[in-house]
Amino acid sequence: MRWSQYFLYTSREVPADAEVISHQLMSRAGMLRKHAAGIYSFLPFGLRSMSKMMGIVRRELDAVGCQELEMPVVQPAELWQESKRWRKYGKELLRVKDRHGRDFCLGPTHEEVVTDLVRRNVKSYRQLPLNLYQIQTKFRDEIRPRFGLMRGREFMMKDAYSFHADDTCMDDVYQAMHGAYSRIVEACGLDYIVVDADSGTIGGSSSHEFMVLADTGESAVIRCKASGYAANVEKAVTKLETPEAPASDVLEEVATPGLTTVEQVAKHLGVDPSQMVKTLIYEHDGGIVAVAIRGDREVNEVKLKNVLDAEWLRLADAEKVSRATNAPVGFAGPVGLSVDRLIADTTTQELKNFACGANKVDAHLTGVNWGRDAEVTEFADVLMVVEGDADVESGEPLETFRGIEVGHIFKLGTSYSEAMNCNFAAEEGPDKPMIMGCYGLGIGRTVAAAIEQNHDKDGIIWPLPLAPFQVLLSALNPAADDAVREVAERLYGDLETAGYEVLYDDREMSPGAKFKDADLIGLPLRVVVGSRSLSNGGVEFSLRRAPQEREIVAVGDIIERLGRALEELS
RNA sequence: CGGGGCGUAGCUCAGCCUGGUAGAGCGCACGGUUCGGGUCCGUGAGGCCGGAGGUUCGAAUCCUCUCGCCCCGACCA
Repeated sequence: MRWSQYFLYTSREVPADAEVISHQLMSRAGMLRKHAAGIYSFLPFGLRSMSKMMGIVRRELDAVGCQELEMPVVQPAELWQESKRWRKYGKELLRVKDRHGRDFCLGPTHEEVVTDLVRRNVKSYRQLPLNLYQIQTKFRDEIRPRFGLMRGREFMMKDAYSFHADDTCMDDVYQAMHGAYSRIVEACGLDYIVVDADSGTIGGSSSHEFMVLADTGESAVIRCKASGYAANVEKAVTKLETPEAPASDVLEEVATPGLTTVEQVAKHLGVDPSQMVKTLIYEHDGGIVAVAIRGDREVNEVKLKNVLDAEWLRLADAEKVSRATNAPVGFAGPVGLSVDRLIADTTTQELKNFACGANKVDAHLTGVNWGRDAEVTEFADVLMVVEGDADVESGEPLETFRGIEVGHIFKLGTSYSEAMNCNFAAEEGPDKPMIMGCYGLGIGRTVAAAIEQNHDKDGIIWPLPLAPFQVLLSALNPAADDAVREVAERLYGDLETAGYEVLYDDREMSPGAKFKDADLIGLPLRVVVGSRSLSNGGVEFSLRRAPQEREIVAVGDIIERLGRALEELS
């Protein structure tokens, strides 16, 4: 491709709305343009790396037996009503009506459609397993799109869905997909970890996220080096030491005028916050619920939502709190509450003689004990794990990292197949619902993550597999220097003929500007033709990742030299 | 949706406080100059100052309302 004719316009200015480095560089390097919040065009240069990414995905998925298909972006409401997600998915599902007033949505994911496809044609265990995937634009009306491609509303995703006759088969395919995902992420040259994850609105029993480590990542990841345990913070577990119990087991009310925070009350009572139980009042689609948790700890609302099997969850407003506790916000406690359920975190189960709010203004209780003083509906793990907590297995302190979630795989079980009657004739006995798995991977997000991990102050440093072109051929002052122009033109033809992906910078610009652009767009291999290089006996060759190490290579040897460099980079 | 911020040339921004002929740099076009790390000089095109109301002799500037965008939180590939 001749740059002088190419739709590739770089910029030295950082767009005002680009916060993260990948977004800044992709914008400056002319890969994409924004049209609205979370909605982008991919320009030719950017699309090339997306295509590379898609190629890697296809290669690895096809290798583990997946079959590609293409499902509709616009999906009928009926399917979503059948799975009950028309109601459950919430506002993220962009709903539209056609001219007849029929309801449709823009597909954020395709469990319903693929299940509908499979149930029509697959009737027997003999036809299973099956693993279908597509690479397609998804639309999710995110509350807050941000960080360029990291969280778009319209975005390119690879989504795969597997169907099985039994759990063993499900597990095998899950492992195969785990392997394929690992190879994909590795092929992109990314530093990543796989973590236990919450399965969110997609549902299901087990799931793992592929996290690319990056400070700009939106997800917090917990990891233990010793045991190899790794989990999304939403899912992470720990084991806490139970603090020593205060001596008195007498239930007493203590005046705490004006003291509403745990720290204030603990200080006043002369106990540690960990010896207190704080009580938070939540409301959700199933009613009002109180959550008791150790005073020094925070509630993990994702865990809580799962325990409650809630569609939505939020802290109750002041009015609901005072109705539940008969007191203003700040004095809630587990004793004598009027709520639908009282969930206590498991780390409070062993607490004895603890202190807590009295459900009365300016008062707290001491010497409180479960059973005698308060009935808990259920003890459950709703604890937010923090850095330094002990790993359950090794006891070593857990570390936290920031990560970009580029892929997420789920064991779905039979929730969709049951809701949508996707059954098969088993080898023996009655028909059964198929067991399903699903596997998502963000194409644009992975490309963005690759840039987050591979850049320097001058621009992108493309990992070879994702590079829009392999080689940048740059002619310095081609209009003024006939020899330069002739060599560069001939070389461009030769490289194309030899099968290299070449971007030929034949623009009439000053050499300095060309070098700046070359660094910015970050193609792995660079060949510079200039009067100086020619007088030194050839053209100049260098790698983007090591810009200082330039070699002069005879024109006749450059193809061989490029071939060797490609070998080394692969 | 809650909290914060911003909308002025294609891009990055000044001007607004204190109302009075709409600016700079980059980019673009043309001419010259330079030619291995964003050369330099000159000329030029390019604006409904996000939109709508209001105050005023007069509004980019003050007031009200709207729309859009960005950041922090709840959602997720």
